Amino acid sequence: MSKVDSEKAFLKNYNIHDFDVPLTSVDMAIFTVRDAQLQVLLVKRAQHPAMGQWALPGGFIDLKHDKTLSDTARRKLLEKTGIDTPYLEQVETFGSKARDPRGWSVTVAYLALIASEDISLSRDESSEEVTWVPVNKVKKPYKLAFDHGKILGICHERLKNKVQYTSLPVNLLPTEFTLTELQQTFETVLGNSVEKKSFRRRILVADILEETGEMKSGSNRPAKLYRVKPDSRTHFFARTIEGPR
Amino acid sequence: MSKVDSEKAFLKNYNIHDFDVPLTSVDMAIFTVRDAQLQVLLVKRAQHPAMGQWALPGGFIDLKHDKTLSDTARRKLLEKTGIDTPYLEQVETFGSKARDPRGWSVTVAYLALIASEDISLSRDESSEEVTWVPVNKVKKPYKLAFDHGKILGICHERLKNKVQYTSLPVNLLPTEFTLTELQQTFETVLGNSVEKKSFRRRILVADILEETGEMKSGSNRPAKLYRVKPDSRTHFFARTIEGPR
DNA sequence: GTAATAGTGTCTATAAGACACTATTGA
DNA sequence: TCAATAGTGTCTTATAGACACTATTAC
Repeated sequence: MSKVDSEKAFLKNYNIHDFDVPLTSVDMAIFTVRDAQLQVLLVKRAQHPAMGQWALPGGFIDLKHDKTLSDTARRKLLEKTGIDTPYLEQVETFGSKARDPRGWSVTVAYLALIASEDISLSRDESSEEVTWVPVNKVKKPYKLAFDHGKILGICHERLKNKVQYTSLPVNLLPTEFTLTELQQTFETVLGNSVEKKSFRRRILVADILEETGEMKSGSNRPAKLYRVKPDSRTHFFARTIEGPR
Repeated sequence: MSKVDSEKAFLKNYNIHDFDVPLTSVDMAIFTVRDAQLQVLLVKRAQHPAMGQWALPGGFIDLKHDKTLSDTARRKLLEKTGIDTPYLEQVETFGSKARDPRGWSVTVAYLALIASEDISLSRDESSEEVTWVPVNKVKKPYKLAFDHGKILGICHERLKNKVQYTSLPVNLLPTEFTLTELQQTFETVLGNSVEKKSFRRRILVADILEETGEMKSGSNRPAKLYRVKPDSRTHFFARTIEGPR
C-alpha cells in the first residue's frame, strides 16, 4: 500500500469522537471609549453554566460555517454589536481542567476595538442582556463568570501596553477625528496625561494620518480633521510614550 | 428548583460528545543557538497523518494528566529534549477547517528557548527522528507538515521582534556567560551586528546581571563571567535596539 | 476686548550609534 | 614583543518631556 493510500485509509477510519478532546471556544474583550472612559462589552448569560452571571461575549466554533478561528470571533462581534470590520487581535489562549465545570476547556481570547459611534447593541436574537461597563468598574457589581475576570484583565493589560508603542487608539475613533480627540483617547486608555506637543510630533512624524481638508468647529478655534491614511497598518514606534516625568 | 440545583442537573446531563468540537493540540517551536546559528527542533512524524514529514514537536492535550495548556507544552518539551525549566511563551493559536486533514482543528503554538549545552535529544520512546535545523534552512530540505512552516515563521518573527526590546536571549545561554557571548547571541537572533559599547551599556544599566566573580580565560584577555540575577524576570527596554544606521 | 481651545518654538534630558582608545592576557 | 579579545571615553544623533508662546474662533 502506498503512503498516500495508507493515509487515506487512516483518515477514513478516523473518528474524532474516539478521543477525549477539550471544549474549545472563543471569548472576546470588545473595547470602546465612551464618556471619556474605556468600556468593555459584557453579556448576561442566558444559559447554563453560570446562568445569570455577567461574562465576556463568546461561544463555540461553528464547525460548519466558520472557516477559521477569527471567523468565529468576527461572527460573535457582529452578533453583539452589528460591527463587521473591527480592529481584531488574538491575545492569548486559556486552557485548563478547572476553568469550566463542563470539563477540560480551551478558550481563545480576542481583543476588539471599535468606535462607540458605530455601535447598535444587541441585534442578537438570543435574549441575553448586553451592556457596556467601564473597565475599571468590572470588579464589584459585575463579577464575571468562569475565569473571564482574569481574561479581561490580561486583554486590558495587552491593550495598555500596546498603546505605549503603537497607534492602536485610532481604532477607537470614528473615521474622522481631531488630534486633540486622538490624544484624549490615548490618555483614556493609558490612564495618564500625555504632553500635547510630544504627542502631536510623534503622531505626525509617524505619517499615518492625512488631513481631510475639513475643520471641526466647536466653541472655539476650529481644529483640523484627520483620517487614517488608506491601507496604513498599525504603526509601531521605536520608543514608548511615557507620560509625565 | 434553585439556580444551583438546575446548574447541577444541567451538568449531569451534559455530554461533550453531543457536540462537534475541533481537535485541539499544542505545537512548539523550540529554539537554541548552536554553531552561531539559530536552530529549531524538528521531528519526523512516525504516524499518520503526514507520516514521514518533518514537523514541529507537539501533540494532543492529555486530559487526565495535564492540568493546564502549558503543562502540555512542558510535557512535550521534556519528552523531546529532557529539559524541564525552559523559557516558555505562548505565541498564537491557529484554528481552521483546512489545516489538518482530520477536520476542524486548533493548535496552540508555544515558543521555547533553551541553552544548547543542556540538551540530550530524544529521551523519547516513540521512535521519531529528532533533529536540530538552522531556522534559515527549514525551507528546502525540510518542508514542514500541515501549516507548521507558517507557524514556525510566526514564532521566529515573534522571537526576532522581542529580542529588539527585551533580554530574552539570556535564555539561550548556559547559566554563566560573558557579555561578548551574550552579544553574539543577540546578533545571531537579530541577524545583524550590534555595537559593542551600546550593547554593554544597555545590558548593564538594565541591572539584570550579576558578576559571578569568575573569569572566562580563553586565548586572550579573560572576560568577566555573569549570570542572571536571581528571580529577575524578562527585562523590557523602553527603546528598541536597532543595529547599524 | 476675553475665554477657550488649537497649534508652535525651542530648550532639556535620555539613551542609542559611532568609533577611537586603553587593558590584559597567551605565546 | 605582537595578536587578539575585553572593556572604556566621549562625541553625535534621535526622539521624548517641559513649558511658554502664538493663532483663531465665539461671544
